[in-house]
Amino acid sequence: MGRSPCCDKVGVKKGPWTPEEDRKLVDYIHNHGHGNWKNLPQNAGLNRCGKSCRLRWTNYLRPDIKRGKFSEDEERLIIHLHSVLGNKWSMMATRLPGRTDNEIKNYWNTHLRKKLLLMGIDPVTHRPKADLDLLAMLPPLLAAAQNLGNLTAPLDNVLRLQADAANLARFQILQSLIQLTSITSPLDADARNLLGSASLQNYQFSDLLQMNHQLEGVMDGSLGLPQNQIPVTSGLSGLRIPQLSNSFQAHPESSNTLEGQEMVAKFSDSCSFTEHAMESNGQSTHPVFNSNAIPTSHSTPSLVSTSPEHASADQKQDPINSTASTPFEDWEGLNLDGPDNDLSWKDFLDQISWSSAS
DNA sequence: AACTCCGTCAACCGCTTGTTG
DNA sequence: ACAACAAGCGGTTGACGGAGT
Repeated sequence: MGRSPCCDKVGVKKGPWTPEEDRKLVDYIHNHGHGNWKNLPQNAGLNRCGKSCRLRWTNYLRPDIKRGKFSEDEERLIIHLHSVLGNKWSMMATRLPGRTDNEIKNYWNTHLRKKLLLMGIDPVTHRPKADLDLLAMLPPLLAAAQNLGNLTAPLDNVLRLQADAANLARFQILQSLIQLTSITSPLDADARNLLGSASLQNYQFSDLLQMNHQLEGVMDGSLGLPQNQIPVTSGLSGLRIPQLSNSFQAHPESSNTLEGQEMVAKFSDSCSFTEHAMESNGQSTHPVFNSNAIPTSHSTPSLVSTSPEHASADQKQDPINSTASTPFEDWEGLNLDGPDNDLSWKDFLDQISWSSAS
């Protein structure tokens, strides 16, 4: 260490490259190859340091560089690669022909990171942000939503707002319930670490269920309208979150305990949207816990495979080419869609991600 | 028209890694 | 084993242009 920088020479030009400089660099490399970058500027007649020349060539002048807007496939691939590799831009660039590490890095920081944030996904962990501190705001929000009915705003607008707000809140609660239940097993220290939210411990299952019931009030009763008359005006309003008893990803160990079984059964019973879907499937509205149907995952699935340090054993074997290679695949696996849904789970994710974020 | 704010992206900086003598 | 060097890498900066006021 302690090596002096290569560009400390006084009088070496910095800043944007001129077309003339570009031409000199391209001509030289075409004729001689770049060879030793340190000697290149002198040989090519450029008043630049070798490092600057190398960067200009690799990030801009190289003939195989694909410029222009990133395609949706490229976006998805970058998100997946980032979930697996983290900020290894150069490794990501090897998977995206024609794209440079610098370009991918910039695109991530200026577009994709924000997109994920807008979707409520933590761009570092690639997990949904179960912001339980926000849940603390739900009771006053619910009260405010109910008070909306007293305002003079057009009824239809009020209903839309209430429906959207309630569905959004319900989604948040569902997510939190899944996480809460998933860490009930004392064996699952990993899940606790992954969740890493101190405030989570402060929330009781019953608190969340109570909030869901309150939401039902907003959805169904606050304005004296049956639920099927609440206007469905947006993607969120159309969302149902059914079929939890079949697809709810409880922990295998906890499912073998009375506590685990009771919790899942209680959860299913308590959620009206669960009953809604089960009826449509011809199943009992009071589900019997079926240990044969216990799914496998034991924490809230990540929208893409997890960060390197969180990767599963399978993913560690071949994380980049893992079959769980598309964003949302794990969540899609939850099969939260029901046959009578206005909007499928996948549609919902697509809608809030690729359209609203852009 | 003038100014400010903000997003984008090329380029730079400094650290790490790999190679060579 | 060590030092010196080149190349690679990722975080950050700053110029630029467009949008908003």
